[in-house]
Amino acid sequence: MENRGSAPEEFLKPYDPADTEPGIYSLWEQSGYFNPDNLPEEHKEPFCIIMPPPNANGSLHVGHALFVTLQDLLIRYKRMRGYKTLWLPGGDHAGFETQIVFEKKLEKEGRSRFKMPRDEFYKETLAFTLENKKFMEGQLRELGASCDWSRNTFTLDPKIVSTVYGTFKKMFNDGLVVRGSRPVHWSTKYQTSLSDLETKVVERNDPLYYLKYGPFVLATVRPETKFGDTAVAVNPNDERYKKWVGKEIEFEGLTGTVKLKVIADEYVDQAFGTGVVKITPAHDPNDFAVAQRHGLPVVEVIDKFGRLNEKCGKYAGMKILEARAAVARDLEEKGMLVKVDEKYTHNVLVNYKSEHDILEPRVMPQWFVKIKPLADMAGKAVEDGRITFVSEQYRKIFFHWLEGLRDWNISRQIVWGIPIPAWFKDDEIKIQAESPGEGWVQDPDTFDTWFSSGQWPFATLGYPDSPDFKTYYPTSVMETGYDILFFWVMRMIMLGLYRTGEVPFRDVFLHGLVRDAQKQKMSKSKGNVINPLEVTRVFGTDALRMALLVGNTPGMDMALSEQKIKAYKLFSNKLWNVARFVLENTDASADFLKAEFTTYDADLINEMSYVIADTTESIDKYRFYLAAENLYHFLWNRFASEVIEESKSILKSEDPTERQSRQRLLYELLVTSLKLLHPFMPFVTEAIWQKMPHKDEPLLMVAKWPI
RNA sequence: GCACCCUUAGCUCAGCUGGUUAGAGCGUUCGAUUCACAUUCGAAAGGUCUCAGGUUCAAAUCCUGAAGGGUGCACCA
Repeated sequence: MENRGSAPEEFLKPYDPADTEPGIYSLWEQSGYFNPDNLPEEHKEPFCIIMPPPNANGSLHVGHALFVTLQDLLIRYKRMRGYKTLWLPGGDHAGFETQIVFEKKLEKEGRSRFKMPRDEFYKETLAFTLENKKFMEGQLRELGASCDWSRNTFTLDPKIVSTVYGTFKKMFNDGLVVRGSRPVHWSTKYQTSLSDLETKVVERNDPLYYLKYGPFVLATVRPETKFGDTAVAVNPNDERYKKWVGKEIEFEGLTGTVKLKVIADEYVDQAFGTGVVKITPAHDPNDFAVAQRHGLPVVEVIDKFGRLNEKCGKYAGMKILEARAAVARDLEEKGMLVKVDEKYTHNVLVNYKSEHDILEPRVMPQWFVKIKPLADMAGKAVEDGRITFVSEQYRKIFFHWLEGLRDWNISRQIVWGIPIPAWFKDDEIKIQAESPGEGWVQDPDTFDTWFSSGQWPFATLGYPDSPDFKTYYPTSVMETGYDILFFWVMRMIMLGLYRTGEVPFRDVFLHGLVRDAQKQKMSKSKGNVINPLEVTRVFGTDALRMALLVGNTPGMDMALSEQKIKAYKLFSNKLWNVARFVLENTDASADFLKAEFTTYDADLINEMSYVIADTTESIDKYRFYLAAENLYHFLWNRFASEVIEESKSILKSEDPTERQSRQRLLYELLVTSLKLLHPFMPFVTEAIWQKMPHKDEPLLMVAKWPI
């Protein structure tokens, strides 16, 4: 058979992604176009996405693959449309979370951070983190991320730390960050306080003890905290107890005579238990609030290790649960335990990373961010449309969250993080990085990771003077998972507005969780985890990317299966073979590209223009699932199954006009398909592009979007 | 308790501002082919759009209510 075609040898084999992808990525990287400064002049209007910096404490999972896919799609699309595109990558030291991971590693080695000097622990964690970070950067490359590595930033870089310090100092001066002794969630396991967001509620069954307190009987789940009681409270409207209010009760307790004031407070529910509550301000946030209202003392009886302290007589040194049992037993012996409701269910706060770590409410000095003024600023920005949520539902969730926010505890008693630049001397506080001099003691605490990552967009861009900040801030889109909406997105809005006076980003695009084919959460214990780097090696990155895009509605969880990924590997191969067919049936000389279209072929070109318009509109509206599906459909069902099929006879036609028109049609359909598909499947499209004999641009990555 | 989301073919989901016989992918069944395709092509079956009201000439789509599922926030000893 005659073969006048220009198809290179490689096309004779099926598409091999594993063999092709690394070479294509280095082709892109070497071009320099990931860096917007190297893009041609006509790329003027900025488009910027700040990459959510992955936690540098493990390898990438499929959720990371999803964000890379979505953001890379946007960036590649905008780059082809002539924007000055910056996708700024980074890595997150991830304070508390990394410390947990690293401590587990130490545990396996039979070591413990509590037996290590602070410096040494920090150094080892840093080495561990940097190693992971480097590894992850390689993985981001494998996923095709066209981000600007020359601007790669780490959350502990001096530039970031100094910006964070600047914000902290400004907030301190403005009275937005305060030092105060307030109730916090204390992890006895990890020896640090946590913010409200870093907690999770679990339902537990615990006995409810009815105790005799002099003339009263009251109910409590925590008899072991009785040594910290500073009052007994009733509801002001409760007729049963009215005569006692303001008086003092006195009775023999376990460790001597107990004298408690009786107070009245609306907080007490008459219908619960006996309508009498013991008030233990140091170990219950509600009781603390009552104590504040009534000027009651705060008596701490549980220490930071979760043991009763010296104020508890013979119970001192016992762990909470042990003490509870002992106290209950002794009370029973003394006839002070009236009854026990064994089936009492209530909610307990635990560490969000570890259900077994029940958080102990403790009152201790910490740094708090006054949230109300910041929340108001953020609310206003969303209200007046300076920030748009791509999925409307998150706007509602955003406003719901803003109501009833409590101040944010930003100090952590952990080593791994950015040290808080505060110095103490007697009652004085100074905010600065270096010691103010003799006699000043530095705050040993570090910042909540989210306090620093909340400043990520303007910190990475070099607020306030860098050209990048001026060009790219406010950034265009914040794309991340809805699971960190409160942790991160909200904080970025608040802190960005506070520090720079402008929103950190215009559009918020939130993606959902990647679940397995049955919509079950992926987890190691279930064995249903899809490892992105494993599947890309078998099916190709493009196949994974398409699988993550099709059927994935913004803000909703999606189902992913290996079968689905495989289907898009076949699609990559389909595209590959379409290209092979076209190149085999067109000349190496460009003559046919000058041919006139027959009326029929002109109609097909017209049809293609609708595909272009649809794809463009879908991407602009963030409906990637739609664009991906339509392109798949067009390429396979229309281009391959119909146009190519009918071409087989047309190309054999005796009439050169008809033949050449068809050759030009095929070639142009292929060129346009490659361009449209590039943001979705960058590798295979670029690999084919590289084999195209006639092209207006050597790299598809910067070819002009057909519009 | 408060809020948000979901409920459309066996499965996973589209269906944007209400408008011809409700779509896609996968799966299933039947047939063909190895002539660009470590395959592909053609065809078929399959839906009371969760339920009950309402608005409308017209509702999967808008409104009200209910049921089921999911998620977030809050939380009383």
